[in-house]
This record gives sequence, structure tokens and C-alpha cells, in this order.
Amino acid sequence: MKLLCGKEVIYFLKCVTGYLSEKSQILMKRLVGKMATIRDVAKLAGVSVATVSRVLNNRGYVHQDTRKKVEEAILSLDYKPNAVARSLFKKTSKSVGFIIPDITNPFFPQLVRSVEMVMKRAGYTILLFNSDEILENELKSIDLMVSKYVDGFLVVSNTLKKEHISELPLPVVCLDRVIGEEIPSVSVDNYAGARKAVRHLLERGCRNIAHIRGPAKVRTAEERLRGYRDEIRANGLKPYIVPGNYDLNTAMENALELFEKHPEIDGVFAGNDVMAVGAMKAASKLGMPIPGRLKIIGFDGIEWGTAVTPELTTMEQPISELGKKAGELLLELINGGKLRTSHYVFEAKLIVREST
Amino acid sequence: MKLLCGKEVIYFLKCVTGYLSEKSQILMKRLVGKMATIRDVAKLAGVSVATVSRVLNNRGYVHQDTRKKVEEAILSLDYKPNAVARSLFKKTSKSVGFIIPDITNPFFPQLVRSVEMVMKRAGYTILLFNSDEILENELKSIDLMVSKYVDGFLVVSNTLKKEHISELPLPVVCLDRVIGEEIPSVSVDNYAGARKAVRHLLERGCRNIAHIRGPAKVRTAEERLRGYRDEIRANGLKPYIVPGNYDLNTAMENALELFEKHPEIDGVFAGNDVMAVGAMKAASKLGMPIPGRLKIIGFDGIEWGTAVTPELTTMEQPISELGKKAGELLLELINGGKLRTSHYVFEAKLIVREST
DNA sequence: GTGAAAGCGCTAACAG
DNA sequence: CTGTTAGCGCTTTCAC
Repeated sequence: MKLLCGKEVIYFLKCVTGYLSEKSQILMKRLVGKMATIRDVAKLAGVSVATVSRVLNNRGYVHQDTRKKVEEAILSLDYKPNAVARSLFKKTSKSVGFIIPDITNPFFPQLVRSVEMVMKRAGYTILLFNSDEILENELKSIDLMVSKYVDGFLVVSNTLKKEHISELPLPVVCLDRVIGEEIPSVSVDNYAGARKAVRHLLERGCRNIAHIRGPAKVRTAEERLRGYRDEIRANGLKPYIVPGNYDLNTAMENALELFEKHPEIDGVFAGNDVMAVGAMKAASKLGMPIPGRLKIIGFDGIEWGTAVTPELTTMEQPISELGKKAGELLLELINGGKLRTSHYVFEAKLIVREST
Repeated sequence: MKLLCGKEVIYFLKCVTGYLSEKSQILMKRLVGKMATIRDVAKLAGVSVATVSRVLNNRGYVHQDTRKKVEEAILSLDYKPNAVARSLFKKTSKSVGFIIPDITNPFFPQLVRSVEMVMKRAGYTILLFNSDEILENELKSIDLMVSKYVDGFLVVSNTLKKEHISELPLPVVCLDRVIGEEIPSVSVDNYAGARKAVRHLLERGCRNIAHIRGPAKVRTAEERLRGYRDEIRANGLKPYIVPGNYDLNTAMENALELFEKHPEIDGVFAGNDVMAVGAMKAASKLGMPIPGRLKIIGFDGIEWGTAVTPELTTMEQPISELGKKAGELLLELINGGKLRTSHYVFEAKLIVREST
């Protein structure tokens, strides 16, 4: 048999099918690439589908001998339960969605990884959606997820509002940014982190500290800006604020301009690591030694920080922990648990490297 | 009604339900958060489910007036077709899997992004799996995908062999690495790219060129090594090869050792950009100016290359194009098309920046 | 043009 | 302990 190819098998089947026992016929189905169903297993094992279902799910009593017969049938048919059929019945799919702005932003891969890790361990699959922070994309993704019976989802977004989420028939947890009181979230204390960053620069002797801020309307960026401003004020210093977009080039250009206009600047707190690297490049273009002439601190703790020379001092976010905690919350929610705390706030941690 | 909250509505419903027309009852269902089904729509519109299905799928003849009634019902119930039920029947899920080694490796986010882009446009969702190149993980993910009726999948892997794939009941395309003649693939010509890289160093005047190689058994790494070796030989030079693991630290340490032992080295071709950055750091520790005393070229074209100072010269892979092409191939396969060419090989492109 | 009915593959009562 | 059966929500013949 093994030597026949697809078409031949089919032909052969047609010829002999009438003469074969039912069991043999089932076995043949496999050879032509058809997936075995629970019914095939039941027939082959000589039991009912209910019994097969029982051994599959380890539920209810099944006699040892029966179980064995079923297991053998499963093996010989290489039967795999059909997840879609199961989903349809159970209204659950063992999968969760994850909406992020852009996987290409170096902050997210680690987050995705840690989320996937805890979800996979619990038997869940991840559907990934890049939204580019465009509301319409997010909404579409959500509809899709609902119709696919995902069991819940994680989202990092600034555009999404609570009214988009609160009526949904599935659990949601927000990551990195909080959307509303009612929606569980995991984030870091950006404000405190920012103040700590500025304080570090102060301790290193900086007096004229600039801030390259993240994009307007982005929560994290606003909070870091506020932290910077407050700490600067509390020390009676003058704030220097330039816009940035959480990306390298804008930050570099704006930093360049800043350094030229304000040569007194001796410290920079960048809204994230990517922009900090931009500032480093600007400084290097102007021949300003780091940390000698200028000290720079970033925010995030992404790998880039250790790739550059000098290595970047930064306020590290516990990215993996964020993802892990968010995943755990979602799992609890999925399993019908009530959350004791529904807003988790982590601390950013000062990692002193070479740029300060 | 709108002022009642969940529990109250339910109570209210219980009380009056007997007195309501069937249509009103259907409308109420929504208020308590139940998803409308095609049956609800049919009832509300006063037609059969078959008709609703017809307007949903734009198939067969439906009278204008009927269509209108149905559409109104859909709107007023905020009905969304259930993707799972549809999948069960159609044996297709409008989703594809993507198995990658590790999203945390800066090469993959861009790839994922570009794949998602073409797939989303065609209405497909991405299931993401990080395998860590562990065969067992890959196999598990594949089983999962099959049972979820994914319509096909993309995979980048060295561990997976053709026998794991060729019998699968769904289309597969390999990315970045080719697994076998029968399995469509999209990759780049690592060998030629490597030779080109070395030639560039040669043209820049290097005579003692070392190679930091990628991990053993990884196809791409082997090919780049071979390219290096052949080009060096062809020029009658002496090869210097040190191991690396496609990661920063190993590369840095090994480069450090290499530079100390062989001060004559004046050029480095690293197996990927991450290791090239490692080499840069090593050089910087030893105070070897780049590109003055030592020239370095990487492979990949990831963003890191522009973040470091000096910016990294590299053999750029057209990552987005790889993803796009792979996605397109998969779509063709899914739609039952035959591929004219099933192995696409892209060229790596020399991007001269500051490190050479 | 439209409806009735038979599944897709699985689970969970409910009987024995 | 095991089998029968009625769906989950949708699509698709096949009649009318």
C-alpha cells in the first residue's frame, strides 16, 4: 500500500471499498490524507463517541479495557481532536489576543515573549495584532477576536477608550498604559521613574538638564514629562523640553538643534532608550564626550542600551514581569476569578551604565 | 430600559418574558450581553436562516426588499457572524501560523510585521509561536495549528525536517532558511552576500580579515562562513575564524580574545549585525579606532546598525520583502494556486556606513 | 427567491 | 460504566 501514490490509492479504494470491512475502510481514510474524527475512533474501537470523548477529556468513568481500546484506535488513526469543533461547543478557544502598537518598536518583542510564555504554559495560543495605534485597526481586531471566541485579550493602546472595552463579553487587561478604572492593568510608575532619572543626573552634577519628550497624547510620555518637570522645578532649575516621537531620528535631529542652541546643557533625560541613543548620536556628531561633557539617561531598559558605546544608563522597566503579570491576570479572569487588585504598578529601576 | 443594570434587566426579563412578542424577546437578549446568532437575525427579519446566510455571503439570489429587512435586523442586533461556526463548516479559519525562533532576536520583528501586513490585507489573522528552535515546540505548535484549522503557516527553523512537514494537510512556506526541495521557501543568498562582504573589506584595504561565525548547524551561519572562506582563499589570504552564537556577548568576548592574540587583524566580517556590534564593543575596549585601525561589516541590516557609533556597514537583507513574498506565496498556496517558482532567493545588499 | 434540513466534529446531559 | 441524542452557529444542497 505504501508504495501507491495519492491518486492510485483513491482509485484502489473505489474498487475495493465494497469488499472491505468498515474498520478497514476507516483505516484507509487516513491513507488518503483525511483527518480522522471522533466517530472514526469510536467505530474502530467499537464504542460510542461519548466514550471516546470521555477518554479524551479524562472525564467520567471509563473501564480500563475500554480506555485501552480507545487509545489504541486513537494511535492507529493518528487522531487529533478538532479544536474548532470543540470551540464551537465550549465557546472558548484556548487562545488570547494581543494588540500592540508595533512589534518593530524594540520595547514590544520582550513583552510579547513573556506574555506568550505564561499563556503557552496554560495551553493558550497568541493572536498578534499590530495596530499602529489606529483606533479603527484596534476595533477591527477586537471584533475579529470576539467572533473567533478568543478567551480574552491584552492590549497596549492610547487610542482605545473604556467604552470600547467595557461592554465586551470577554476579559481584557491593559498593558503599559491604563485605560480606565474598571479595566485591569499592569504598568510602571513612569512619573516616579522620571523623577528618579532626573535626580540621578542631578547627583552626577548636572545642572542644565533637558528632556526629550515622547509623543503628545501618549500616556507614558506625558507622565515621564510631568515627572521631569516636577523634579526640575523642585530643584529650582530651568526646564529644557524638546519634542520627540519615541524614535531615533526625530530625537537625534531635535537634540542636535538643542545642543547647538543651548551649549550649557550638561544632562539629558530622554523619554525612552531609543531617543536616548538618538541624543548620543547627536552628541557624538558635535564631538561632545559622554559622559564627560554630557550625561544621558534613557527609559525602558531595552537591549539597545548595551549595544551602544558608551553603554546607556537607563530607567529599566521590568518588561518581562509586566508581561508575565498581565498574562497571569488575564488567566485569572478567564478562569472566572475575581481580582483582588486590578491595577498593578511596577517600579522602574535605575541601571547605571556608562553614559552618566 | 437603558437605566437598568445587568441583574435588574435579567429579573425584569423573567417577569415579563411571557408577555413579550418573540421579536422583543430577541431584542432583549442583546441587553443582557448575549451574542446574537444567525437565527435571531432570521426571526427578527421574518426570514429563514438560509436567507440570512445568503445576504451575509452575498451568494445566490435575494430579493432587494428581503435583503434590506435582513440588513436592518443585523444592524439592530449588532450581529456579527460567528467565525468558529463558520470554520467548522468550511474547514478553514482565515488564520495562519508563524513559527519563529525568538521574536526577541531583532531580525524577526520586521519579518513578523511584513508578514502580518500582507496577511491582514487578505483577511487573515496571525498566530505567533516562538520555538527557541526546539523541535518539540515546533511540532507541538504544528499540531495545534492543524487542529485549529489554520489555513497554512510560515516557519523559520533549522531543526524542522521535511518529513515533519511534507505530509501535512496544509500549505507551508519556509522563510530565511530552506528545508527541502518540496517545500516552498523564501531566503537570501547568504553565500554570495558573505563573499561580497569580504570583497568590500578587501577593497577597503584589509588584508587580515577575521570572521565571527554564527552557530553551528544553522544554515545561514554555515553559508556565510563558506562564503567567507571561499573569498579569503580566492585571494590567497589566511582565514581567521572565531565562533559566535549570533548574540552580542559571546561575540564580544571572542572578538576580544581574537584581537589580543592577533593584533594584525584589520577587518572583521561578522555573521550578523548583533555580533558585529559585539566586535565593535571589543574594539572600543581595546582602543582600536573604527574604521581607522579596524573595519567591521555585519549581515542583516537591522536597526541596531544605525544606532551605534560609528554606524555599521552591513549586508542588508530585504527583510520586509522576504516577509511579503513569503506571505504572498502562502496566500497563493491557500487559494489552491500552483507556484511557478517555489524557491525565491533574494540578494543581500551592501550598505556602506561608517564602520568601514 | 426562499425555506427545510442535514451536517461540520465535538461535548454533555440523560438514560440505561 | 456506556450509549443515545440534542445541540454549538453556520453553510449548503435540494425542494418548492
